[in-house]
Amino acid sequence: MSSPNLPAESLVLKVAQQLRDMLVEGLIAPGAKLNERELAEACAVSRTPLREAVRMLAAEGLVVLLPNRGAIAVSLSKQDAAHTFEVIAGLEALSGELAAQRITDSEILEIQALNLEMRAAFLRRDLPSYYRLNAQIHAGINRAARNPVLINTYGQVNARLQALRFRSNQDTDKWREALMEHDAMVDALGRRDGPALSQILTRHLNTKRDVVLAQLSAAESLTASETLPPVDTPINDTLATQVTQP
Amino acid sequence: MSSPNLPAESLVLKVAQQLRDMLVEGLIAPGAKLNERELAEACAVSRTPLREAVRMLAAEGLVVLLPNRGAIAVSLSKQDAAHTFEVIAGLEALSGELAAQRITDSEILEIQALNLEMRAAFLRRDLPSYYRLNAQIHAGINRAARNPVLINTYGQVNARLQALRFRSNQDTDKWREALMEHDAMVDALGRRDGPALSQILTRHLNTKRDVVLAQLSAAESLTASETLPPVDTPINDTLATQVTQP
DNA sequence: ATGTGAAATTTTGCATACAAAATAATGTAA
DNA sequence: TTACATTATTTTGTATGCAAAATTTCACAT
Repeated sequence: MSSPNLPAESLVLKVAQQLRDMLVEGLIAPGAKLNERELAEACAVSRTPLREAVRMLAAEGLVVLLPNRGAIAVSLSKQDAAHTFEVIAGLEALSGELAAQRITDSEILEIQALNLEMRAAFLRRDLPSYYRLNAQIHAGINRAARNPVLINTYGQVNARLQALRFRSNQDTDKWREALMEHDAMVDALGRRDGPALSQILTRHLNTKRDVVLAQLSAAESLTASETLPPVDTPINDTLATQVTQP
Repeated sequence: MSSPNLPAESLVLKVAQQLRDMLVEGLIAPGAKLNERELAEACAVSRTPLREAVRMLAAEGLVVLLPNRGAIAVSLSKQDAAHTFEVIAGLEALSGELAAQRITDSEILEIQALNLEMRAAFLRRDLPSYYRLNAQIHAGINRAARNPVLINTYGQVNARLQALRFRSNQDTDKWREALMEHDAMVDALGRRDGPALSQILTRHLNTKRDVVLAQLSAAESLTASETLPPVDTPINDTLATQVTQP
């Protein structure tokens, strides 16, 4: 028997991972309320481990606890998103700096290959593949930084951004810009030029931030015009922007 | 009555803060087991909220969950500490970059004042004041970065380092070096020179890292010689790293 | 209709109860 | 004594129960 028994995994951790997936995949929408009974049933556990999992996600910043009112999925305001991108940019800059010093030749080749695949996905306008490959490239750089603490911190902060689900078609010019930045990235990595890579990553994240903020603005004005009167937002500005259907 | 009723605060959050303090203050030593019944009693709550609090601290990386065996206070290996310092350095570099752009004149004056106070504490060899002022200076820079996400992330990562309790007397030369770095920091901040400040902060954190790692080595060889046979270290090297990951 | 307020329902928060696992204790054989 | 097996105790993990708070429902008055 090759795969022995992985029931060693705590139930709470499994539930936490399930919820994390739901949040990041958008299955639980930003701002949506987390009903304990419902979720416990959905995860086939009692409320106790579910609550513990929710508390963990709260510590990770994926949900917000409302005293005596349970938890809601985090919903970043534009400002929150901007702040988060700033931190991500800093972490990626560090990642680039370190990766340039520590990456192996074969890892460089792998990332170069991924970059070409991503370019192909762009030509086909294959958005899912593009996003997947993009994530793989950044993960590859992070991995090459050889710093598990950095990877964890990055993962935690990035998860909040992922929960925004900003995967609509982007402006083609911006997209092209991103591709050029990726080329520059891979190039700097190939030369093991840490400062250059760091700088490109920061610029790249700024581009991404602009795209996402623009999309948030677009989405915001959309929902505002076609659904509800201006003064409405159920949850306060800084906490939750959209409370849509789960 | 100025502070009427803050019982709105969830019990879990209060307990979490208590535990956090205990861990950071060293009241619970690194690697020590967290006994649920004991702690619940100490905090005067039942096991349920206590467990939820412990799960939150696990997500923060302050404790490590051992399946079916409860939780232990995180105990960073030297490698873990080095990795953590790398991340802190990156976050402070970002903080410096942003603070230089956004800090107000009065905030600069305040930090300059704190720096002088710290120098005074050094002359008096007043270690507690020195540490307090040092922390205040860094907190001031972080605050001036005007990024709550950065502050939270920094706080979370830094808490793990604080739990190391590396507050013994340091080497006087290294100390002097740190002071000079602080002067350079305040100077760069006064000129609002982001890149310079960023660079100084990185160097400063590297210095700090070296000091702490040296102390860890010293402590390690000490305990090794005066207590137990070589193969002992309470918590394994690789284990102490964070567990939860998206 | 629209707003208001009281009762009913749901949901959360905390405590307790019980089963499974781990740890400690005890006894027995080498 | 030491090693090992077996039992007892503790500790953890999960489920359930119950009170307080929040939400919804609904009757009623405007």
